[in-house]
Amino acid sequence: MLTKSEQTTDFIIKTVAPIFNKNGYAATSMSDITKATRLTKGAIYGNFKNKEDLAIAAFNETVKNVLRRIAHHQSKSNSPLEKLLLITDFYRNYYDFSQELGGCPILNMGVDAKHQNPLLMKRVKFTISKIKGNLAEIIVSGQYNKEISANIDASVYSNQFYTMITGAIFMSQTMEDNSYILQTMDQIDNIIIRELKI
Amino acid sequence: MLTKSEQTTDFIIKTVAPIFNKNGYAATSMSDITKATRLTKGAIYGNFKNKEDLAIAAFNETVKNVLRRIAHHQSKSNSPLEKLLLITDFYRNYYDFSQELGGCPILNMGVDAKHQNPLLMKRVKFTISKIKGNLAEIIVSGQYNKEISANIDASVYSNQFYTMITGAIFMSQTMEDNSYILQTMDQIDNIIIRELKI
DNA sequence: CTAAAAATATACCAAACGGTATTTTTTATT
DNA sequence: AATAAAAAATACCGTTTGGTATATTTTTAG
Repeated sequence: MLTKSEQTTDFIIKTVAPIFNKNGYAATSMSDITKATRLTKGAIYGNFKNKEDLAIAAFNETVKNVLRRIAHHQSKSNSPLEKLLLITDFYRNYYDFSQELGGCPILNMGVDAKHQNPLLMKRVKFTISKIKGNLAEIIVSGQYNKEISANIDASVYSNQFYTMITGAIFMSQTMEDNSYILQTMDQIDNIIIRELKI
Repeated sequence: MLTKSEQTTDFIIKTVAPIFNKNGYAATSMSDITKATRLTKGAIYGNFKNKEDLAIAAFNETVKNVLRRIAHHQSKSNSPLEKLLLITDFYRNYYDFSQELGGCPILNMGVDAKHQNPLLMKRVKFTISKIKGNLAEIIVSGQYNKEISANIDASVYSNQFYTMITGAIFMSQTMEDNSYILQTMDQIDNIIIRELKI
């Protein structure tokens, strides 16, 4: 059972996360936060040390959300090769999904925190490394399973895939056009089938 | 000959452009601007209607800079196929080049202006369309020249290329590692040679 | 060289900023 | 139900925000 304080803390994070994600750190004011939560500064500062602390908690929450969904999606198969295709499949729905979060948190925070917030920047880098690591792990286990060619460099391909994914997210988010993501996922699928698959 | 006012206006824009690009719109204050230019608010507001106006001028300046460099680089050949390779070549030096500007203006402003500044967002979209259009134009003229396969869809490939380029820029900028760009440019070169070239 | 015009500096504005000390309300424990 | 503890509301702080009216300086034109 959660204490009242823990409930409030959680409520604030969940309420504020899409606002920080949409507007960025500097463009989100404490009054935006009190307005959205219908709480007063006293309540906010009773649960968080300062604005930065809250922004970090909000970013972590949104990222956790994304990572959980990716993990869930790829868990639908035990085959590494199929897992890779399930990941591109996940991103085919990412445009709508990420809009509910206020955009892609990694893209948004990667740009927003640069030159501004070293702590948040560190979290972004860590998250990217984690996602890339996950991709590389799947490829390696596919090689172990004899589903994926032993010749290919898992790190090179996971870099390549995530770079393409991020580019597609940026383009779709910026141009407000899902087709960039769809097209890129098709392209990645082609690479998986033609270059990775044995 | 430029009037004093025109000189000052130009000086302000050039001084302020990398600051806006680095920090984003909200995180750049008028006092940042007066400090950097060593001018007073009177001088700034004598030359620009408001902060937004100045930010737009700054963005346009930085973009003009980028577009000029791309145009210059691809002008080194008359062959459309070679022009495409010259563009990937341009981006191989983009990491260092864009750092002088305070990062990639299209990436930065695309994320920063979203949900915040419709006018700037419009400029970002327009710029992306322009660059994509330029790519598509080169492909089409390559098809006309019988250098590039008539079967391929210029629009699809220019979208694909620019999506990959932007992803690489984001990754390199965020992870502070030029290799994402280098690897992606190699990959695009491969596509050009294997899929476009006759 | 002078006067008008243009450009810049100064001084100021109300509003909003992030943050805190204190009071009031709510919650949990006996 | 009474009380202590925790949480939230209120009222306030100094500073900074974007922006403006006015004074001063600099430039331009005659």
